[in-house]
Amino acid sequence: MGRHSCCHKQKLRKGLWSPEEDEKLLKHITKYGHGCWSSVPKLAGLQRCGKSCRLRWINYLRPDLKRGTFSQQEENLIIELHAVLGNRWSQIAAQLPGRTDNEIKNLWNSCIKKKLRQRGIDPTTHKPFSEVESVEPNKLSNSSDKNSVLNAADNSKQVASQPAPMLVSDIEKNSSKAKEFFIDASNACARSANSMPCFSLPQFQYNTATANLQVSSNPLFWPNQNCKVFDMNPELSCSTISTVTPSLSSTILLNSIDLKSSVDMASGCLPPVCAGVPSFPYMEAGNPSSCSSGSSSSSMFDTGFLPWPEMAAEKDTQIHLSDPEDLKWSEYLHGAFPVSSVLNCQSQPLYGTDVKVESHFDMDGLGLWHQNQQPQQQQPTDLYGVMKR
DNA sequence: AATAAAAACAACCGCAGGGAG
DNA sequence: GCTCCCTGCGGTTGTTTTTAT
Repeated sequence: MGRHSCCHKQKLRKGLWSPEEDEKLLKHITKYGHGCWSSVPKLAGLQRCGKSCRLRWINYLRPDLKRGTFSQQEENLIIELHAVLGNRWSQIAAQLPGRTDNEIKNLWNSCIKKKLRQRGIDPTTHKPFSEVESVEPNKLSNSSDKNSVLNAADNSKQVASQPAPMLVSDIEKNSSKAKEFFIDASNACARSANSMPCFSLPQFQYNTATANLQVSSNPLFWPNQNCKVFDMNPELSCSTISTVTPSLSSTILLNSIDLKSSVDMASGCLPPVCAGVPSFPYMEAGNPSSCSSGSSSSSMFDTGFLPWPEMAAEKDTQIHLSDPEDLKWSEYLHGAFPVSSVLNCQSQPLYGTDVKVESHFDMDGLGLWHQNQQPQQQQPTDLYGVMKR
């Protein structure tokens, strides 16, 4: 401590930005780009430090920011990614187009954390509190955590019949290499420009004989803000895919994983297995069929594995973009193609609490198209199992 | 309508890492 | 190898808005 901030040293303005300052910064960067941030305030005529300008641009002025409340899919994705990446907000943000790390961090700290706690899930470990407590009973030091546990205990009475969700951390806890691999892969992906964000909902076949998860059809897209679409040829062998993708078993990220080889690659830690079928994080609670596996090859959708059961319901009407390049990045930037639209099949939650209703179907084309693909739209529910208002 | 509490949002701060000299 | 500068990240705090009483 004892160190002055740059703003203090230079007697620069601090605090909230005025519209005039915003305008100056916006004009300057639009015209010249930011170049060296430290020189931006001077050139733009601002009494701010470069750091402050950078932050303002990234978090507020950037034209490609999405703004507005987070969709349920975005929240789900954040939780999934957090389970794998931890507090690496920038990397989580990289998977959410138009969202900033700051925004996601705020959402996590102010909202998601609380929801998880109310549901009896430790937001740090993504495990049920009962499990965390038994391992580390002294960790809950502050009163809010203790209250959370108490609340969670109440809530748990209501959902006692539901098994605890399987968690990414269960599978990944010893897979630091896998995490690193994922990070590298996603970073590499992010470097690829001129692309559009998209997700697809490929079908999976899990072969219990070979312990391989296989893609039965459809191109696969790796989700990333700047990512060139991973247009994976269905004929591409899963083992090939696994060299590109990490050992992730997240519902999103498992898209193209050869489970066996990727697990081997990571650390040799095998995912939990339920009656021959590996359990995936946040699998639908209370669905006994998800643990039954009579045949040697069963669709994950059939078993109700994925946390977004609508995917299962729609397994034959998956999003299929015959030519993803038809949708321009610029259209996305102008709000025409928010990723949540693609994902906006109403998700059924893993946990369960009220959330705000939000519609991201502000586009005419794909949104309507996608709606048409969902003839039996269900009442939306969130990750936490409560119907949206 | 006034006030307090909670939630959401915005910004700051310190540190770490990388590149240049 | 050292120092300086710049950038980016994550934790934290401050401010504003919303909700409850």
